[in-house]
Amino acid sequence: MSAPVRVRFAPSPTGYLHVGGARTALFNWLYARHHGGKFILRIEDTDRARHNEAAVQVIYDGLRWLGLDWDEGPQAGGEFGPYFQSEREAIYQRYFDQLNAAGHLYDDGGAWRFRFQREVVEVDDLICGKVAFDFGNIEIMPDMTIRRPDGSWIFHFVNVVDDIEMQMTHVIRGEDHLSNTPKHIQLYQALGAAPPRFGHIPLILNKDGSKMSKRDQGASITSYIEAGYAPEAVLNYFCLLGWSPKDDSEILPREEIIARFDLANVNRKGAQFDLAKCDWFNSQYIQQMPMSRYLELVQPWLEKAGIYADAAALEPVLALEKMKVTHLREVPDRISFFFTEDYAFDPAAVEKSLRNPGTLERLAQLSEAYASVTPFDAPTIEAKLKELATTLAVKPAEFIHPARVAVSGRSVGPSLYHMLEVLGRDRVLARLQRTRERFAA
RNA sequence: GGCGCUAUCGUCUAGAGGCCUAGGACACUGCCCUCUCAAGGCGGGGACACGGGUUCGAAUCCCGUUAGCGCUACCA
Repeated sequence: MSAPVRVRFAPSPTGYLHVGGARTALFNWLYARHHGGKFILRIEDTDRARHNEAAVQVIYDGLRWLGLDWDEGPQAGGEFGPYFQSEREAIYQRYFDQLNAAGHLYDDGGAWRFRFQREVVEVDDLICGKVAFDFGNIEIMPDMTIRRPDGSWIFHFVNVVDDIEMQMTHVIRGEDHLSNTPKHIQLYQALGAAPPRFGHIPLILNKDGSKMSKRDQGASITSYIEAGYAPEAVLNYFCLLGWSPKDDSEILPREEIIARFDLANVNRKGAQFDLAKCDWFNSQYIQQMPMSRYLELVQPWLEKAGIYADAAALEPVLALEKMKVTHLREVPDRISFFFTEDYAFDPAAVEKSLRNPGTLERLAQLSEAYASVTPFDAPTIEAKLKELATTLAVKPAEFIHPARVAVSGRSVGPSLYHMLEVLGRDRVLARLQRTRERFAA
């Protein structure tokens, strides 16, 4: 029986969480959850200049938003801490001394270099397979600096030391580290430690195949939060970048992804990022999620827009447009006219539907018919409108379009009859009345 | 330059020698449904980078070329 799985996500606090990083965290998390192991968060802030609370907070926020909970790390504790590299100085010094005592290091103008064994090192990667690297030529594989003249540490060294100290069993990281791996393996060997298993996952590229940079759309996890994505949708989309369940399913619940995830079916090819497909996942998730979850996700957006209403008032309104929403941030604008009598009239809609001769008369006729219709529900309202149209020998559209603009101020919106039902008779009649007065001149 | 990884529709992918006249999804597009906008339904166009092998047979195996990406830091 092999040791329980221990994997980690080890970001540098740069002030934002990149999709590539988030996807690396996700695959590590999935691997841990699938195997019942531990997922550890370690902050690689050796460069103290870049360390600051806000930058670290962005990482916490991004991971939590995606639902990637860590078993050990900052704010979670654990027996292998501290989990900030900036607080592990004594440990690094100890390993440095060990390496130095064994003759693996030499001083090179104040910087300390690790002397490689001049041999072939094979990496047996869980995703890429066996890859051999030849350290035979010192000219093309120079020894590696692990400590700067000012005493600060180089990534390769502290990364390996921490992985040893924290007893990582697997290192799942971006493919950009594949070429670094043989160097790390040499470090493990010099330190007398057994290397973990490695798995290098393909990189996430831009829409045009170039490397995704900070500025690119969709590059930062914060941008998903701010654009109104549902985390479950984004998580699902990210999983499918480089991993496939191997059948045609795409919308996969988190639990099923955990159950089916395996490094063996992670691709080796870099995946280009397609925000349009991410949008599709989002709209699918919104469409299918229960109203309670939808309400929860939409609430912050409503508050931001100054729309306050209790769930009982909100739910029927939200239900009208739920299947049309792509980004949660659209919601307030779609439903704002339900919560104020001072809704704005779209000039183009007014021009198109309220200015025609006889239109206001139609609204009056509709008001009269609706004053007594019972019950005031969609089917009955619809039947009544059609009956009225038939009686007056005009097309239903002669009522429908003006009525839509009259009660909502716009030409685009929910199904008219359902919208009227949710608005309720009193508000409908009042809105029709006011619209007639307003546009009477 | 050296070393490494990769190479199926525009994109994400299925495909582990015959099931492939290459399947699904997004995007695009035609039609249907329809009170608007969506959603949904039914269609359409669209790919095995190229060249050599191996084999009765290759998208699938091998070699080469080309292209993309990564590493080659006293960045992480």
